[in-house]
Amino acid sequence: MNMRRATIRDVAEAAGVGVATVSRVLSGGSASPETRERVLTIAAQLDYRPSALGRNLRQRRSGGIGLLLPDITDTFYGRVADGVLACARSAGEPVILGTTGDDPEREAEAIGVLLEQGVDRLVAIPSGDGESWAPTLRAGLNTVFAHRTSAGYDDIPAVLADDRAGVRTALDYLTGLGHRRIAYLGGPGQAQRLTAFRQVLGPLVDEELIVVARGSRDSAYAAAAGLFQHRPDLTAVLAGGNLLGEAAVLAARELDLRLPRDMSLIMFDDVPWAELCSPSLTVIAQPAQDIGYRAAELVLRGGGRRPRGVLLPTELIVRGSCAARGTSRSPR
Amino acid sequence: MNMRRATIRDVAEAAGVGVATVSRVLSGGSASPETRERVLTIAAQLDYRPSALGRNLRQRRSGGIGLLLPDITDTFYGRVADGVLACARSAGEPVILGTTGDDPEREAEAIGVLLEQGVDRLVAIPSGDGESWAPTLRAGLNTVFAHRTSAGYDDIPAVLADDRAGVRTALDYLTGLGHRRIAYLGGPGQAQRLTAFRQVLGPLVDEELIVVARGSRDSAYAAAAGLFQHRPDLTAVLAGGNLLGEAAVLAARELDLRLPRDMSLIMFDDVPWAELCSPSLTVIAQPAQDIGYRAAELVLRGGGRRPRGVLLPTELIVRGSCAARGTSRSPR
DNA sequence: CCCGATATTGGATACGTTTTCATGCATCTC
DNA sequence: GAGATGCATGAAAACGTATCCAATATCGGG
Repeated sequence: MNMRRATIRDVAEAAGVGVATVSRVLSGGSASPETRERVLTIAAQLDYRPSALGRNLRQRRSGGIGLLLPDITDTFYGRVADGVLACARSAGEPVILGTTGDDPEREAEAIGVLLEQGVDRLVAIPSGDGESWAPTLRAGLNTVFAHRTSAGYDDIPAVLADDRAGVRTALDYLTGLGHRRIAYLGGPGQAQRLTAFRQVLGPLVDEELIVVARGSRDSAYAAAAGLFQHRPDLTAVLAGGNLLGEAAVLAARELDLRLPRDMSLIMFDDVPWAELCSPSLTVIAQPAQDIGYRAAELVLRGGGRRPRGVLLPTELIVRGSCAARGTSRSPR
Repeated sequence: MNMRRATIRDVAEAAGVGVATVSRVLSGGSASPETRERVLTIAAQLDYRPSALGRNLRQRRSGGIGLLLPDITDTFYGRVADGVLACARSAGEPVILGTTGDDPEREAEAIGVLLEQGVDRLVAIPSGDGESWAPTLRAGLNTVFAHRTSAGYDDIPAVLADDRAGVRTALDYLTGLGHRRIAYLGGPGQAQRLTAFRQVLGPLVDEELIVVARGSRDSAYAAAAGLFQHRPDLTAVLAGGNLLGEAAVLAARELDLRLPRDMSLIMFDDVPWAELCSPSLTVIAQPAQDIGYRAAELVLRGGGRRPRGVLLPTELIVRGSCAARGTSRSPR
């Protein structure tokens, strides 16, 4: 019952060496072959596992990487998290997860917890815009942004999907189908996509067809329904995330708009249910898991030369939710 | 730039008291009102945040709660995680997340990381059956199981949905609709549901209609497709999870079985896309978030009298994927 | 007025590790 | 052979905190 975990001291005594030597052997330092083997044998025998507590205090930083994202319930973020976890696991590092709900205040609070914990490496999908990240970075937190970046912090490496190209592809596809009145249904923190949307569409852009919801499902639904009712003349919608896409489908169904006859829909991010939906949804797939993995990789490499970031490709997956603007929409 | 974090020592000196006093004040120990106020003022002034590193080492345990689940990509587990996070956040505790992929080996590995980290409180959706948890518990890890339990560890508190009642409700509904050949499509770690299925169905049970997949999407799809092809006489399916339900819908569609005309389907767990599917899916909703929250609560309360666990109610949400066994199934 | 009880306080210690530094020893160079 | 060089090693010093313990101050009762 008195199974106290073996400490480095126990190992040292049992092996007849100093604790320093044990530490060196286990951290890959230099030691004579025979000493090394003896220490390793004894350590295995005692089932010794170095305590992260002691090490962390000594090094004044907790190993492990912090992960901050808006909502773990969202499949997309879930996949990003999965990527981070995969990378961290292969490095043997723990991951401390916090959610922000896209609220800068909650975000700051979560960062506080991480700092208190001594975490010095962070992968974050930032919600706060502008100033809110300054204190964090000043505190020496090694940060990598994922999926989106925060305005004014271009010196922080970021792993992003190529939103610009994704939007362009989607819009090219829609305009190629003859659509002219194309709406954008966006969420928080999508400045990148929004400006791309405006740029690509150029003179065709109609500001009234751009709606930005907050993070919640309700808000997304309200935005979609409002948009569809207010502008029944639109013929296509680009939804900037799976939550928005879901809302669009529900709102369309509620308003008795048939996809794709009455309205074409392209959704950002490929989620499993996109295929289950009927019609199945045409999407811009983003490599969510890769985003997480690469971000974790970047933050683990850490000290070295920081590349400015990574831009991962998106892919248009054509399914059944878009049609040519042939049949004029029923006037309801 | 030389912004070293203030330590308890700095606060003590600035306030003209001993470090012990500062520690006491901040942990709610006894102190004279004026000392208390002075210390608090100085602490706030220096923006002092006690280092978890020091505290953890001193107390030989990392605060924070470990969370182990099969797959953060699965919406259901995502919601459980969300519940845990919500509770942990209100307690100011960090959450260390690990995924097991329903693989006992990976699970053991993840537990190893947690132990090394000094984590002593764990919320887990266990994959390992039987023996694999023994070493963990012997190591003094304060554990609460969530969503399912591990065979032979009935003394570990568990927060579960009332699978038995859920299965009964679903089967009552299906048999009430006239179904007799009802299949069960299960996943790993669902012994509870499976035995309930057998028990409730009693003499009607047909072992050939019981199929258990492994955790992956592929495996689930294969199981569903195999089942549907092998036994075209079945008229209803109970899917023991949203992944299985997804697989069932896809396989049915692939085999040109129309829901609910050719086959009725009830899925465990209410996910957002259940409503988007067409037909929308009749489900047994489980309070995923509550499960996580309650489990975290339990593990945080910890030391006190351990209740044997919590059983949360499930709810049948009738949508459009079940029909009376009127029209005989088309023979294909 | 004295004594015991209680409340408040600060010094010291230990938690388990990594890392610096000095020491001893062997080998190498001239 | 003497000095220089290199390597393996262990003692010791942090890292920042919580807690034990003794010491002091305060108070009430006899």
